[in-house]
Amino acid sequence: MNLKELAQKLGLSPTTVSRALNGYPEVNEATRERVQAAAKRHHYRPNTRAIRLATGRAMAVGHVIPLATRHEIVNPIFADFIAGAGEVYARAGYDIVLSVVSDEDEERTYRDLQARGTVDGVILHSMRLDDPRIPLLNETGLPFVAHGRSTGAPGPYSWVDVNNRRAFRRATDFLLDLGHRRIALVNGLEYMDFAIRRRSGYVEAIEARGITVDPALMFSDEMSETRGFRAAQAMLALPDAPTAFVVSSIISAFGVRRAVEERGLRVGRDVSIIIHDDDLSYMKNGDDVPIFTATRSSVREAGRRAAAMVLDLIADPTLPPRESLLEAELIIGQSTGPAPDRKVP
Amino acid sequence: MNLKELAQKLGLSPTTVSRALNGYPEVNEATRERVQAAAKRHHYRPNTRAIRLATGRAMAVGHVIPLATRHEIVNPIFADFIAGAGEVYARAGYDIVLSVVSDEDEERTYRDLQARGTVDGVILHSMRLDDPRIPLLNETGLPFVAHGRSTGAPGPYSWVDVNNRRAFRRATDFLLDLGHRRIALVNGLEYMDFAIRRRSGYVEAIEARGITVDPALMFSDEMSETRGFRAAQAMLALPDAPTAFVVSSIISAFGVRRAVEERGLRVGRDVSIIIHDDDLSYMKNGDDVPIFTATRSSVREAGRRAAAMVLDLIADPTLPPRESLLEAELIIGQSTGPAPDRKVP
DNA sequence: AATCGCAATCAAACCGCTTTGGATCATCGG
DNA sequence: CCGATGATCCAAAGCGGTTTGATTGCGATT
Repeated sequence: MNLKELAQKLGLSPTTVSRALNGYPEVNEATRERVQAAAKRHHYRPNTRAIRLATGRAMAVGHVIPLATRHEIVNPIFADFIAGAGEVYARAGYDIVLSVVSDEDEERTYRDLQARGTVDGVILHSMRLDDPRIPLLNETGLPFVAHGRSTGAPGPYSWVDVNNRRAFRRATDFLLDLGHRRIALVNGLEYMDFAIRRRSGYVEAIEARGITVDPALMFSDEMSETRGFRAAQAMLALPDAPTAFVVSSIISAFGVRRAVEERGLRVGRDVSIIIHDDDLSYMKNGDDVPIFTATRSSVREAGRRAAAMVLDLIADPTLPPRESLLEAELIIGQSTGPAPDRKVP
Repeated sequence: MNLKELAQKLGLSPTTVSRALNGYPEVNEATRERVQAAAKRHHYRPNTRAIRLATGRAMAVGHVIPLATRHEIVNPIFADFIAGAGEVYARAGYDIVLSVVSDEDEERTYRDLQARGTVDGVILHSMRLDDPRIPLLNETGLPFVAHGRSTGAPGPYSWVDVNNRRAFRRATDFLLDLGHRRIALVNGLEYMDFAIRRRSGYVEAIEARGITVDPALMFSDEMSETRGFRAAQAMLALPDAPTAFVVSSIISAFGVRRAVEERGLRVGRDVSIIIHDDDLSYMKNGDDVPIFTATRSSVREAGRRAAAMVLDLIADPTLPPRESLLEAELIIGQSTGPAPDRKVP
């Protein structure tokens, strides 16, 4: 059942039927009701492909999932981010178009997405330092919002991000206040922008206390259980082992915990662990009692904000770039406690 | 730059240009090259919206992510499944259209997707028992492939699945062979089809040895660290505590391990753990040495197969339903060992 | 009575491509 | 020399909506 057939059945022109269904004022209320009733009765659903061609809008937002060819990892926060964004898109009648792209042909993908009119805007994931996608998209004029920022990227752009620096500053301060002096950082890969910011928050806190940061206590790699385990294992074997860990991901933290326990130490008593928690639905930091003390910020909420932002930009592309900085909350769990050697007064 | 403009520039008709670019034979080779050169020079990209309307195909496959309203969990395997499927779609020029849908309005979503022509086919995720989506999609005629099966669903349908029953039968047998007699099952929610099959493999193995299954050793819930921890904690406190665990997910297994270690027991020596490993990129079961002994089956590979299947069905919808059963491989790690009480000879 | 304004409806153009059904012209066999 | 055959190319009709620019009645205004 298409528009023309429905119009015929009603003895009306396609024009009127279209207008009746789309809420235009120039149609008699009685007629509108008649049309709506008939549409429902015949299960009329306007063809999206036709609407898109006629209106020149794709009614879709692109999400490009960069698949780092180096380590073939899909960002685990992606699913929850999309869940958040999806809520917003659904309300606005927008679809999500996903492209999984190995990072080499990202540029072509974005160019195609725009030139072929597949999407009206895009969300950038996994922001890196000096991310080349920002100038690229600014040049093409396709509306976009970055999830995360990119240190060094030229010019303004819209983004949604957690205040990673402040979160890690707080986390580290929290440990320092507990008397810890040897604090390790188990971070993500440092070509990722968030990792840099986290490190700077960590360094800032340490140096503010007049302590010299020890490169031996800073680790940066994929955030997997095994890498977390190995890093912590090595650090705990040092003559001057850390008494606390600041960890970028709950997954690596599981590995850190394993290393701690393997040495016969107890988390929260002998060694403290504080993590950053993206509040992923399938990777909850405990249900009621948190497993780890954490700086928490919902990635799903970030998805909602980014989606709302990109829809605004699509509606009015002349809008100036917008920014949204989420503050993480500090959740106290049982993985942290006073430094073992010198107790807090 | 659109077709008409490009044709004009070349002094040709749109017809010829279209044919030249799409490889039709009725165009002079010299002309074709001229056209292709011009298309490249002017960065001509055919408008997808127009192609879709003209051809009547959406060139897209729908993936509906059911968001269980009860516990708001996004399936963590989703990202890797999509990464696999994406490879196949990209080669075929298909897009992925994602819908995040709370399970109540799933039906409307599928109906819409088809009637509005947004997609040419769909992949079903998170298969449940008696899944209503199967009769629904069979009725509408929209090509689809299920990731997982649905016990009790009427009629044939195409699917890709791991042999969950056999994997868990093998895992349990492996533990039995090591002398374990009190073996616990930490399973996923049992309205999910995979969980039922896993349990039946587990039960089958136990009963085949003439052992009575103990309901106190069977647990079924969300597969989170905390739930795994609690379940294992409770079981280990039993007078006749299990010496081994079969766990449905690496995430819950981290919790099980924590419970074991918390009791001062050692994994692989005092208590054995064997898991099912979906080989998720961000949740690797160790890099070289596996953390857990596991039945492993790549969810990314499942994605590739499902995608190839749905594209075949789209190309020829009269094709009979196809089935693809993946066998899990048994990976021996260090989390399993002989039963502590009675050693294997 | 002629004119005007307004509400309601419609015909047709258009979005940018594909595809059907010719048209044109050179070549070939008889 | 002529119709048949191919090789090329083109005009125009879709695809299924939206949107522009009329058209039609009819009561109100002058």
